[in-house]
Amino acid sequence: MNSIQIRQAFLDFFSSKQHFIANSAPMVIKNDPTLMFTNAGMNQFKDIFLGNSPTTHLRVANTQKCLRVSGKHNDLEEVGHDTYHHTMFEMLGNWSFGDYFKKEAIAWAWELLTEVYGLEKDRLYVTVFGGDKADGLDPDNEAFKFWKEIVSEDRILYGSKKDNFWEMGETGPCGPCSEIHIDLRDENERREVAGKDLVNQGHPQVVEIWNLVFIQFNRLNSGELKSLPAKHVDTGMGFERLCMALQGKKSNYDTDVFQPYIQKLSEMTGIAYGSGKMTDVAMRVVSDHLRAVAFAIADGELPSNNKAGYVIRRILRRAIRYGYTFLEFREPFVHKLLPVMVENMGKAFPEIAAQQDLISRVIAEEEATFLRTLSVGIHKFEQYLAAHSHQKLVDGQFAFELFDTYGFPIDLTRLMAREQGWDVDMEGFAAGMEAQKTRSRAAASIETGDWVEVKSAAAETRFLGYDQMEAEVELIKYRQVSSKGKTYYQLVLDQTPFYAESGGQVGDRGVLQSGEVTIEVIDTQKENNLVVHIAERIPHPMPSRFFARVDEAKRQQTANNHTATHLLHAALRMVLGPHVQQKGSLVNEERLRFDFSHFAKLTAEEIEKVEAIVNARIRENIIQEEHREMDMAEAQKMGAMALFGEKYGDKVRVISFDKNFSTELCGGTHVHSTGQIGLFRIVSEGAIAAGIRRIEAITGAEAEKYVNARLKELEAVRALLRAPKDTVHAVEQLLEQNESLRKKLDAAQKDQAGQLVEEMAAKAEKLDGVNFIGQLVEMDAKMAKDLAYAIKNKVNNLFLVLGHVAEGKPGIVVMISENLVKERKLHAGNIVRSLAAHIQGGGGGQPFFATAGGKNPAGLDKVISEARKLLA
RNA sequence: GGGGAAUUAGCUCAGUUGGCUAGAGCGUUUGGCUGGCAGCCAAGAGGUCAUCGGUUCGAGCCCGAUAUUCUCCA
Repeated sequence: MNSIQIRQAFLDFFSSKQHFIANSAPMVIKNDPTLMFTNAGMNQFKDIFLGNSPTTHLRVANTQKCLRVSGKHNDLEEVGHDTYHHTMFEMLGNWSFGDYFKKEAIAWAWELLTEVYGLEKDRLYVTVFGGDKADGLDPDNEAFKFWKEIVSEDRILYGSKKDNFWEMGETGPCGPCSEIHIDLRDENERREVAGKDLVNQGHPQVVEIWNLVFIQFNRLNSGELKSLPAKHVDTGMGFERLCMALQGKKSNYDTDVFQPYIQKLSEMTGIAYGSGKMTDVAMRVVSDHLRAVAFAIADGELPSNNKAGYVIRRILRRAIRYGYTFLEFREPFVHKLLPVMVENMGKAFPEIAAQQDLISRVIAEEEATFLRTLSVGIHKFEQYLAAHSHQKLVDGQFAFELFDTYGFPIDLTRLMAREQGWDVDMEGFAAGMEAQKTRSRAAASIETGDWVEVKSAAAETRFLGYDQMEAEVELIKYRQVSSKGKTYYQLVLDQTPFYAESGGQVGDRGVLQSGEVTIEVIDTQKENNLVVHIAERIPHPMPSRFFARVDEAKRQQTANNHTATHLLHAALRMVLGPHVQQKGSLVNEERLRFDFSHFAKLTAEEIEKVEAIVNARIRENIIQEEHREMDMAEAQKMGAMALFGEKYGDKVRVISFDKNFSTELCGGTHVHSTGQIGLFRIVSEGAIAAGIRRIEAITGAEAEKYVNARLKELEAVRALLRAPKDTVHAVEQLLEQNESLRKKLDAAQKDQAGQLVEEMAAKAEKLDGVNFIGQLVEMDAKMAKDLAYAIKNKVNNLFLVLGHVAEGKPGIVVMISENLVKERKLHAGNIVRSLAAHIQGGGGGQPFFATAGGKNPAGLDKVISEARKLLA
């Protein structure tokens, strides 16, 4: 079976068992501070297990794209060096939400592995939970019983709490699990050591392939376990590993999941896979990382310099680094593997095929950027070697600077140093790294006080803001937060009209009133699904009931901009095409910012067209149509624009302005009818990354202000030009005239200066074979300097002293011909310094030219006479 | 969120305790030579040294702020 068939067989099998086949959730997670990427199949069902939301299907199965870059068993720097770790992988899983339990889960897992996939039964072992005294848990005899019905007893092993009891976190749903392991060793090896002795012993060929979790408890804060009324099944099977088992390979990278990339790399480099340790590692690294990066970009996460985007950049750069060092690539190459990926995964993951062009461009651009970074680093490194040629040791501080400031990887520094017979002070490097980490941690620390619980509340804050701007609310809890010397307070309410920042729309401001007491809310944010109102000051004592009022003007303008964003999105798709997809947005009361995929600069005509469409829609005064609780499927039927893969089971809110024009999934606040927006103007358009463009625009009063300011500006220009018929032409003429006048003036000035130079040169006195000129002139320092240089070109054997005054400030310029400097050991700098004493000033310069400035113009005569004495 | 850096000609970059009327290569223009592969030679144009402010006799260089970009850490 090839990997495509293996994946499909899994889905078909559970479909035949009445499972709903869900889409893979996005690999990139938004709005969860604890998790940046989906790292397990169950992530998207977390709320169902927690009891926060109901499920629409009792049985679900899917393949889930996952990303792991850190954790106890998965350090990014290790991936590729062995044959089984990955950053991005697929997790096959089936779930029961309060429906079937251990019996079916076990029976179906066995049926799929042995009958559908045809794995040899005598290579399989299963483990069940062996009980735990501290938790007062008995062994999972139930699971044992069901297993015994299908496999011989000597293949069932009891496992520890560490291996066979699964918990989501410190608290929450948990339960025993049962794992299926497979022994993939040769016959010989199997005869020597029994497979059952190697289960869970870290042997690379005796591995777990499927974990069946039986969620039957809830762990409380006290540590106590409580039985759950509804029991769930949560299973996970690593797809890449399954392929290895089914295809009889010794390594995940030998399966057809990875081989196509490796073969392509081999073809590109002329290096056979298996011909060298490090070239093999590099090929594994590149093929693994390509998959991770491509999926992340498809989910809208671009390589960038912070957070999730930075993780993606690091992964991609690691791939480039290995390619650069071990495969000798000097040009962007990773993106060239993308067509291979589309061929292999495009069907199961349509987002990859649909966005191939974008992904390829983004990767290629990032590759080019990084190769530039590398060449800058190499340059710096070479400069360092040249400057420190005596020591043969690269200072740790410098190695760290290369890494920290120029992004130059430390292993490349070591490699290049070794090639020159140098060493790198790694301790110094580590010390720099440690100092950096300490600094960051100190800066990141925020002190949060304990929550003051005012009233107990079960559910999350109810949001009223779609319908009202004011409400009676009750305080649930509040606390003080300090960071960097600033103190503020967070307040949680039972219900609120305040919109918390999300989906690009900023949070509401407003006030909370209780009698005479007013709390000013300066922002509203979401923290772990908790709506927190932020205030700089709170009263003592704290009232428990408030009348909440949102700042309506700000909200109104924000709504203008948010609705305009939707209209803009739709208009862009009309004008540019359906490849336009939202890649980010920001909406506040002043303006809107919209990032979208598109490959070229918008022409002036395109921008005009987009603006015209949006403004026409505004004038049509289209009434908002809102569906607050809609199923995903229904929303899609309506043609709602959304990124690939929303979370399964979510009810979504759909906003449309003319169903045939703009229909989007959106939680934000909008105008009731588009006429409120008034006017829409695009103020800037530009690129922010390869294939991504950004438009900034304004609406309503802001747009009016903008247009008026422009008109006023134009009027002012016209008035200055005496209101010509054709303003542009008039300005062009003016510029032409100006240019020709400037040239004439230049010539005239040169002429004049030439005359002055002639005059001055004529005043030269022969003193001891030297042409001495000492003159007082009315000009500023810049002109005197120019004059001195001009005279120097005219007169040889020159010793020139100019005393100049401008705006009451005296200065001295001394110029001496180079031959005199040499022959007579004269130094203009020293001379000017002594002369400057007469005008109460100071100065200096080079041997042939120097300047000084002072306070006493009356001393200039003395300066000239003293200068003459120097030659006499 | 915090640290470090960069910004000089159309492009890639030099510019050394502040002394500079700011340079190189590539590109470009003009002229000449030349049967070709990055042709050769000569001459020229092209810079508010990111912006604003400060220190100084003098700032591309030092100091402060701003903007943009890069980079590391969280």
